[in-house]
Parts: sequence; C-alpha cells; structure tokens
Amino acid sequence: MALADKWTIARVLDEIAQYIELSDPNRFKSRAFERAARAVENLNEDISDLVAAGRLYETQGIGKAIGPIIEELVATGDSRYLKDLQKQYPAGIFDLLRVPALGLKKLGILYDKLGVASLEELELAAREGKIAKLKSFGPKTQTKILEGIETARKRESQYLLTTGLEIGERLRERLAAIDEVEDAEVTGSVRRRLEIIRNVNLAIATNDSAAVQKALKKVVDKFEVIDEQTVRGWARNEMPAWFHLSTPETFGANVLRTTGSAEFVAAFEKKVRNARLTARTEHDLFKRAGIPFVEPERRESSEDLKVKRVRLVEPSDLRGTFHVHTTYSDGRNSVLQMLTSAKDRGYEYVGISDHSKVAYYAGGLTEARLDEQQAEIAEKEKEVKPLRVFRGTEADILPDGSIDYGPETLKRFDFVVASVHSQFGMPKDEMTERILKALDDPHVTFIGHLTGRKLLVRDGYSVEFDRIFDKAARRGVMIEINGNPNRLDLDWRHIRNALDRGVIFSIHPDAHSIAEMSHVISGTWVARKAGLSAQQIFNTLPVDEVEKHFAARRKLSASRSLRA
DNA sequence: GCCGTTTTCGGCCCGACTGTTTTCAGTCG
Repeated sequence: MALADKWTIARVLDEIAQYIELSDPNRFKSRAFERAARAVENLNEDISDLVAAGRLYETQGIGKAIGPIIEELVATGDSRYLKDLQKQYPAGIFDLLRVPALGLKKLGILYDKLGVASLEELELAAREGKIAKLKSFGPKTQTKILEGIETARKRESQYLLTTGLEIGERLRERLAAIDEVEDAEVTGSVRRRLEIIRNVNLAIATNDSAAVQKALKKVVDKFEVIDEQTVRGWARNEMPAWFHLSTPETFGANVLRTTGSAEFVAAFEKKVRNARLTARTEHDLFKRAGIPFVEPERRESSEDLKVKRVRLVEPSDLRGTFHVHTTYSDGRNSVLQMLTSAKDRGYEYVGISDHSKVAYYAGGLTEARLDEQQAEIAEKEKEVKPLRVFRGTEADILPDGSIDYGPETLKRFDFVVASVHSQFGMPKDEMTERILKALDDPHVTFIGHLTGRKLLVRDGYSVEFDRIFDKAARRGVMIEINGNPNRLDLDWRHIRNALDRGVIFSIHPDAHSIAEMSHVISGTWVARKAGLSAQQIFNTLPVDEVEKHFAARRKLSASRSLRA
C-alpha cells in the first residue's frame, strides 16, 4: 500500500520545481521536475507497483535524482528534499505570485537581495526605491509592482464561489449536528451563485439562541457577537462567515433576508407593504405574500420580482456537452476515461476537442497527432456505446482572426470551438475585428470563453459585445458558456442582451480531467442567473437534432468554400 | 535534471511583449 498516490507525488514534484526556479539559474532543472510531474500524472499503472517492479526508471523524465524522491514518497509519504527546500524560504512566499508581473525568478531575486517575502515587505521595499536599484529591475518594474500590490490586496478579500460553497456546506453540516439547531441553510451571495463573493452566510433556526451562540465558538476559530441574532466568525485563513439566528417560526424570512440581494429584499418588503409575514420556509413566505417564488439566482435586482417566471435550466436537462480535453493535449485523462465519464453522467453525446497546432504550451495537436487522436477515438467509442462521440477541436483564433489549422483540416471535424489564447492585450477594436473575422469562418461552431477572463486573476479582453452578438446570431455561431469556476465566461450579465440579439448558447465544462466534467454544473449557474430555460441551451437537444445541426453547418461550409 | 547521442556534453516546446538592456531575461498565455 503506497503512502502517496500519483497525484500527491505530482504535486510534490511541482512544488519542488517552484523552489528550484526561485534559486537555480538553470531553468531546465525546474522544467525537469515539472516534466516528471506530468509523466507521473499520466501513468496508466499504479505507481507503487511500478516502483516494486523496479520499472520506475523506464518512465521518460524520471532519472537518478527524481527517481529516489518518488521512491521515498511511495515508501513514507514524505520528501526530505522538499522539506529542506521549505526550510530555506518563509512560508507563504509563493503568495507573492498573485502580484501581476512577479514571477518566480524575480521573486527569488527579491528574497535573496532584500529579504522580501510578504506583501508588506514588498510594498516597503518598493516605496523606499530599493527595487528599482536591483540588477535587472528598474523604475518601471517598481511602479508595476506597486500597482500589482494594489490589485493583489483588492483580491485578497474576494473569493471564488466554489470556495464559498465548500466552506458553507461544511459549516452547515457542523451546525446541523448541534442539538439546539432546528434547521440551517447556506444563504447570501453563495446561494445566489454570485461568481465572486466576500463572505459566507448561514441562516439558523433555533429556540435557544444562547446555546447556539455558545456552540458556534467551537465551529469557528475567531468569534464576534454583533447582536442577539447575528454572529460573525472566521475559520483559519478563510473568509468571514455570518451566522443569522431566528426562531423556527420566522426562519422563512430569515432565509429570504440573508439571501439578498439587499435591493431585491427591499423591493420584496415594499411590495408586501412591510407587513411582518411569518413563515417557516421561504416558499410559504412567498405564498403568503402572493408573489410567485423567485429562484435565488434571480435575486440581484428589484426588476427580478417583475419578470415572468420560467423554469430555469438544470444540470439534468443537459443531454451531452462539448469542449472536453484529453491527454493528447493538456488534459490529464485519456480519451477512454473522458468518454466513460460522459457516459457515466448519462449523456447521449460528448464532443472531444483538444488544442490546435499553434497552442504549443498546451500540447496543441499537429496534423499527425490529430490522426492518432482520431484513430484512438474511433477505437474507444466502440467501448462506450451508445454514447455518440463528436470529433472536434479547440482551435486558436489567430491574431489576424483566421482559424488555426486551415480549411482542409477544419473540414475533418464535426464541430470547432474557436478561442482566443494569445495577444490578450489587443486594443478593443482590433480584438473585436479579430473575433468578427473568426465568426465569418463557416467551420466555426462555437466561440469558446469569449472574454478570456480568469476570475480574481485577470480581466477579460475588451470587445464590443453588441457587434459580436449580432454577427454570431447572423452566422449561426453559438457562444459557449464556459463553466470552469475560474472563468464562468460569458458573464451572466451579458447573456440577456446576447439572447435578445438571437444568440444561441451551449454549456461546456472546458474539462481537463474527469473531475472537471462537473464544470457543466457551474455553467448552469451562469445560465440560471441569466434566466435561461432548457429550450435556450443547445446541448439540451437530443443527439439526432445535434447531428442534424452539425450536418447543416457542414453543408453550409462546403457551399461557402465552393463560392470562395 | 533528463536524455541521447555523430556517447560524457549540449540541448531542452513556441511567440509576443516588456523592460531592461547594448543582446537578452522574465512573464504570460
């Protein structure tokens, strides 16, 4: 029984690579550790079996230095090599990577020459002008770092929704275990599925708030009583959690009020003329108020009280999905593993799309590798019948707006996800023209992650949405709702506008592993926040209609290239 | 550090951008 599995080992090797990059001028040394980490991840065999059989060193990328580290991890679950490195640097030094323009090399120099290992020390050094004087640094870098610190600070109090969901659910379970707690529910921006949040809220029903307050002290590390009904607490290194207490009889109002948004709640209370309605559940509260129930995702503004209620799309409405990567490019699971996970989700169809040729950094496929990939799909799809497997690609939209691979190769695909992966800094008009030109290519089926944003890391590139939506609608090119929790791109705030202009959406996981197939769920949050029903999502269609659509697109691209 | 030799050193996935440089290193995708 191994004490470390391949994922743990890969993480250790990656961490070692980071430390080496800090200190060692030979960049290829850290690369070697990264390559070994990827090699370990891609093993198809149990790593402890491999070690036991003495065949570890047959793996490409594992040699006489990294091999023993892996053997030690398998045997003891620990690495002395990593521990020594950790001792040489203060904990948390890698947090500084959140400052844009600061990479591992610069971080290494800053620590070496100035002893800088925290945001505060970095800011002080920059303000005193010490950074500009360092070799290979200068005044512009120093200014950039100061700006970067601002960005990092602003983001420090913000968290991804998925983090809030995890913390909220954990707290809810612990609350539910307290005797005096009748009911507990995660509310606030987490319940509204807002993509960026600042805190976690929980509504608690109890007849003994004193006892619950006492018990809460054991649930969190830090604790502050705001008033009789409200307690704020913090778990170590986590965002603040607000606990809102009420009697079981008024729990419905408690849930409504603490779910928010403030604007929505105010509109609700105005509508019922501030009558003090009591109800044990939120649904009862709506009923007593004579207002049709509003899904929590749809409670951002007062307008949400007025719009016509529709049944919002749910994950179970999706009959398949697209934009799935495999080990052929930068995915971590094989073709068969990804197909199997689609089948296990009960899908009728799935579309595989590895990166295109120019995406070297992501292992983009040359035409020769594409042949191999398609041959493997043809072989493995027999094992997952009746799942229908569509052949696709995530093709780069090149800086001039043309699509990577060119028409001869693009013809081979059932669908093409076209995405921007380079030159993010293009001016708005150029970036817009670039995407508009991509929409002219008849091979393009979907536009992937339209704005390229990475939540809390970088803003998306700026584009003129109206022009892109209009043309996408005219050309019959669909726009992806990328469900990766780090992206959630397109932003839900833009979707209603796109819909009014005739755009069709499709919810994709952008999955790089089996686990990431569940990103379609976060994708549905975006769609629900925008008020979309199943009828407005392409991949709720049954497989024969999807096939029909692709066939029609192919005919179109054939006729257009004839005319050209 | 790993690999693979025209076997014990030299190359290692690309390209744009930026700021620091007189020719290139670090960062980002």
